[in-house]
Amino acid sequence: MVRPLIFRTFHVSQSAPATIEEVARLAQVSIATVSRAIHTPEKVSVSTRQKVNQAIAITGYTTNAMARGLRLGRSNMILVVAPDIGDPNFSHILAGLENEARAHGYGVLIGHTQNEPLRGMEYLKFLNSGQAAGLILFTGTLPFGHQAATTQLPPTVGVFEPVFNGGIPYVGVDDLAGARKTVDHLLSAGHRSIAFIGDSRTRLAYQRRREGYEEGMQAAGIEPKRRIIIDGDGTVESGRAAIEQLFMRDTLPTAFMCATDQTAVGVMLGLSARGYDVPGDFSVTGFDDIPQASFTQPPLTTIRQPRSIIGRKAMALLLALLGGERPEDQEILVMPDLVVRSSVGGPRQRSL
Amino acid sequence: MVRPLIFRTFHVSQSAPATIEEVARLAQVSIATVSRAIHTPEKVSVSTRQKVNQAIAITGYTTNAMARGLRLGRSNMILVVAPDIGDPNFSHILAGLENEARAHGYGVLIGHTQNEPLRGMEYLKFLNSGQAAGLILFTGTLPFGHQAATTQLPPTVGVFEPVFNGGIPYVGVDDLAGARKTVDHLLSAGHRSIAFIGDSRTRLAYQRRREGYEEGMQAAGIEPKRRIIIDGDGTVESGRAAIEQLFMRDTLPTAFMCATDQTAVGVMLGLSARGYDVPGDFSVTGFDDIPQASFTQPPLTTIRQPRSIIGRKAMALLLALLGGERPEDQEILVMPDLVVRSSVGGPRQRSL
DNA sequence: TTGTATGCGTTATCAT
DNA sequence: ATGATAACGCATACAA
Repeated sequence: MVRPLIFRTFHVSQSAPATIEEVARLAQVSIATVSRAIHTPEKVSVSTRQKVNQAIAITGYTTNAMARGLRLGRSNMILVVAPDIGDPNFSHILAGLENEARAHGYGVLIGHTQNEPLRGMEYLKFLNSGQAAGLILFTGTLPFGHQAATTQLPPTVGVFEPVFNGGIPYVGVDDLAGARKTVDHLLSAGHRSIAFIGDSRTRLAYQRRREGYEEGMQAAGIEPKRRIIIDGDGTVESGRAAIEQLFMRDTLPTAFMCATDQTAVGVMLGLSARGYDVPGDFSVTGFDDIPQASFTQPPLTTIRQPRSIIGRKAMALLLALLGGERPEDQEILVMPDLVVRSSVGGPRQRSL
Repeated sequence: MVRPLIFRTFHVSQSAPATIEEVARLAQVSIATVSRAIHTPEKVSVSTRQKVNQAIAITGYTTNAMARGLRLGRSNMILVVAPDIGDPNFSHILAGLENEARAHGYGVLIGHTQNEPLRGMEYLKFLNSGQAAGLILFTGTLPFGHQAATTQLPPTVGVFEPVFNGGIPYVGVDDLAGARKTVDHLLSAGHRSIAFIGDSRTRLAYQRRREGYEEGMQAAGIEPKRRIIIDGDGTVESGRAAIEQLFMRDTLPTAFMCATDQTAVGVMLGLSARGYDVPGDFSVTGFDDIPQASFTQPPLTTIRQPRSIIGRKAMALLLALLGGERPEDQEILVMPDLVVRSSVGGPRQRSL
């Protein structure tokens, strides 16, 4: 059966959206009363309130956000800046941010910089033009180049990754504690020679994970010289490269503790390319629990980021800042859980 | 060691952003002249233009977008609505959209609905409040529930996936042609029994891919009853489920042509769980070329979505619509390429 | 409880 | 080439 399509009728001139004035006329009150009926209904008599609501329903009136913003001197939008919105962690964080924002009448705007300073500058202009009331930074470094120091930023909070050099309040996971859980897990599986893959001079989060690794090794009484630390930038490729680098050495670890899941994927790829089995020959752990982590071969043991909670709390903090509050904590750290899958086994003695 | 945090100094009153008036005062001209110097510099004498530019530089003036929008009766923001911004295709499409928009002075706003009609309604309100001049839909179905029929939508274009029932202009890949390329590739590898995984009654894009499959099978002279078509929703899980379903039957195909890469991942997972080798025992193809496709075991042969081009063209179309143009083409289809990796081999006779 | 009037920062029209 | 000014839609101080 062919169903008839419903076509929207196109008026040659789009009927302009209703203004507060039309509502007022229809309800036979002044525009001031309409405005009050919307924002402070308790200041309006029940009968007029009803008239106004009816008129609003009929006209389909919605407050013009630009006029409102202009009058109030602020917008109801929050800008979220991320270098790469394709980041597998991003979408759930964003969901948390959005939910919290929406609950308080704010909208969320997303900007992605692709790590290009020029892009960052555009968003800085955007902020300065008053179109956003606050800023969420999903990036370890300020994306605005030098300008940031000069310009007044609106209330800002970092999320997921501490902002490297900005003194900006931050909501994220307790990286150190998470890393500690991981290394302890590896240790208790019997590993003594564990490499940390993915330290970084520019990513504070990775540094903290590395610190957790060192703390755990220390506590297990493993001397510093038996620790292996390889740099990386959190990508799959960096994990693969780390394997290449490590296999040039004489002594290999029995386990690879990676700064991120993506790095772990790279490590497993590199291992598999050399014919090794995980966890038979080597154990591997990640950090973040990205969606892919449960689909890898074998599924990855990792630390789960409580993403939506982080998003929620970050937005709550920003909203508090916006409300003039001055929260005492500069960092809100959420405790993460270890999710054990099957990429960790006991250490195995190998002849290479 | 406890490191001292660096605190930004907070001025009690943030210095308000400069207005056009301050610029005018500094440049010793009227605000009208400043506005002209910015928007129609050719109408201003060279000397005053210089004075104005200097004043702008000193004050750090940026046009207040809300005031401008109010005056002009339109905003310079485009709303992009997607059900899931975690979609691996989304970020590059978005980059294309953004680049094109930015080049024309527009900003991009992202809304994600998570498939909840309530969320869609929020964005509808947002549109009605005049905060966005146009709309890009990254979704196969109108996300606004019934309201969409009632309300006036701003100029709108669908991207990546045709909008199912809306008569909305669309920019995307030529799904049928892409599918045809895939099935022809499989055919020329010797396969005759090919299953199509991931047809859908509600996703137009998948239907078109299925049509391409049928067209190719037809052209190869393979009778309809030898075709196998399994429904799906494009997810990893649906691919896995399809395998379970197919292995209940007596006759198995030698190749699985999947409607999406994610489906293909699920299929390969299912196959591998049953101990089969790809492409030794079965061949598998995908569609989209998501980042993960080159990391699967084996790397996936698939159709590459020219994502940023699609984004660019979609935004260009929307901008044209905004400019009052009425383009003749309701669909702009971009031709995709087959990227051959190693998930396809010759058909193998098996005893189950 | 309700109405009048002002101004938010811009752009565009109309003078000059 | 430049300036004065009205209007965009709204929220609120002040009057009534």
